[in-house]
Amino acid sequence: MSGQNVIGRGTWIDKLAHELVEREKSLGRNLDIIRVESGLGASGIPHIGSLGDAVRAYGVKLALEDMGYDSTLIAYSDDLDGLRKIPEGFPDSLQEHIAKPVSLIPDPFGCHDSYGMHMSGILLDGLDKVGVKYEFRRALDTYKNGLLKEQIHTIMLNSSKIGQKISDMVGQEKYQKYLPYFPVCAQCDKLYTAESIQYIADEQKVLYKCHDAEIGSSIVSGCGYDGEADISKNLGKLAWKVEFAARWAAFDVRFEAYGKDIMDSVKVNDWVADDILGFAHPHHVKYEMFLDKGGKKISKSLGNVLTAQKWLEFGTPESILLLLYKRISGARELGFEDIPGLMVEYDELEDVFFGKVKVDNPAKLVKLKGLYQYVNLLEPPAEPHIHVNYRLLVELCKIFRDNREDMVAGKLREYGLNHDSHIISLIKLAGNFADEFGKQEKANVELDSGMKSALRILVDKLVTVQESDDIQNVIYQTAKSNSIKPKDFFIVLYQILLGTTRGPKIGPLIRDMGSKKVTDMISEHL
RNA sequence: GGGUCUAUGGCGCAGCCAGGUAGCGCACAGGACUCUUAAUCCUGCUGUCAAGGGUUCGAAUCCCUUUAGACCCGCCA
Repeated sequence: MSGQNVIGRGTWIDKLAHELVEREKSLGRNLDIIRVESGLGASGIPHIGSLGDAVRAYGVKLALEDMGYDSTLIAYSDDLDGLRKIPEGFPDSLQEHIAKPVSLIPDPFGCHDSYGMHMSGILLDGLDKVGVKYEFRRALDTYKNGLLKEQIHTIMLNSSKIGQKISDMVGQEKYQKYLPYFPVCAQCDKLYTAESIQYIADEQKVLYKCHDAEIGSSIVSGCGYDGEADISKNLGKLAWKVEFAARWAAFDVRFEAYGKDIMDSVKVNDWVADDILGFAHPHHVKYEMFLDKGGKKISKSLGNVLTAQKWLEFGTPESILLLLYKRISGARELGFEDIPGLMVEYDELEDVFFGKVKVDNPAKLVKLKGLYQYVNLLEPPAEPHIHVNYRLLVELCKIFRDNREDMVAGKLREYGLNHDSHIISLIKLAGNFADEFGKQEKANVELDSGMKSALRILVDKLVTVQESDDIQNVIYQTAKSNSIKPKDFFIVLYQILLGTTRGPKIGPLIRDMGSKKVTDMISEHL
């Protein structure tokens, strides 16, 4: 590995940006500005995978800038997408809006101008929170302003050729029969009920008829309207199989990552861009979807969605960025329980970056340092933070629920760790994690008579001691003098106090919890 | 039917994408710290890195074949 050249900062992001630039050079395209794009769904609740698409594209933008090029990330919200299913937790009143573009549906929560913007807003907020900068664009404006009209026109003229090619490439037959353009019915606002009948090239209009259509397993009724859609200003949208290509050409997009679920669409769009629109398709990278812990695809329309907002209750923005930048390939099952590991891993990376931990392999050192820099969006801090193991914080937070910040901070001081505002914020995150996932069931503690009498004696004795060492000794002595194995006695105490069979050293623990509270808890079991 | 990914100590996984002594977390066992038990430190665990072949001085890592599992596409966007 020694004699090899390291590209950029040694990460997959650098490699990708490098490939992209090499390709652009061989195509002979202008490199004054290199646009990268990320598409945001606007019909379902945006989960961490949707965020990942944009975050990774942003990483490529950073790498391009690092190489000396100008670059922009376009965050494109597909908000003419039709509502097909009401997400869990959303009101049933949305039923009447099924099949309408999400940007024409009122926001059921009243905080955005439409349902679509509400959804996009959640994602954009997530991007803001992790520090990603982007240029926002949306389908509604794109079509209303006719930004794709040239591409739509060309696609419509070639629709039969495209339909045949789609059939050849991916086996989907429908576009041999239908035009790849879905008008929004001017009378009822519905998208999938309006069927394109004919394209009138001279007028650049699509004739359509609104009729009943099947969406998923249910029938959505059309209104019977016969209309015409002007592709330069009326609402409607291209089918996915051709829409990306139109957008790439119109916006001059040079890079877009995609999830493997839309692999076929990308393949077709690349061909459309190259062969129909005469625009060399963007460079791509494919990534695996995040799956939930059961190995199922995280569905955007289901309720238990792993959003950036929820993640940030438990982990830092860096923990999300680390997740998304550490690698791109490989299927991954993801859950909130991965947060502690990522929190710890970030600290380890920081140690590597600041030279506190040695890495033998020089190439790996470069790569790890590079990863750390990307996780900090290429603006790493000048000084490392004080590190406290997140898992330890979670354990401490499980024990201390009242007055948590002070109690945990005090505990850290005992361990000889200074703390600062950063640590305080970590305690909050770890505390949220402990509250959400660290629920300890009140174990049914079975006590025989010998154990009970020993506990009674202990309760009486505990009142008389203050120091943690004394408490520790009292417990030990009480066990011994009652012919109980200290091991068993301690286990019982941990079960009563923490619901576990083990825990922190019990003397200091009891002192910290307060002997009165402890004796009360013990007494409940007697 | 088409495609992608995954396969590494008991369990969960990292390392692979730019080859160089096989690692982490958890679990378990033992030990050090005074007898207990958090933290910390040490040791161990049955790892032929799915199987076979190839390239190489050298392969968990690159290439090919095979097997098993998962997911995606073949509604729609």
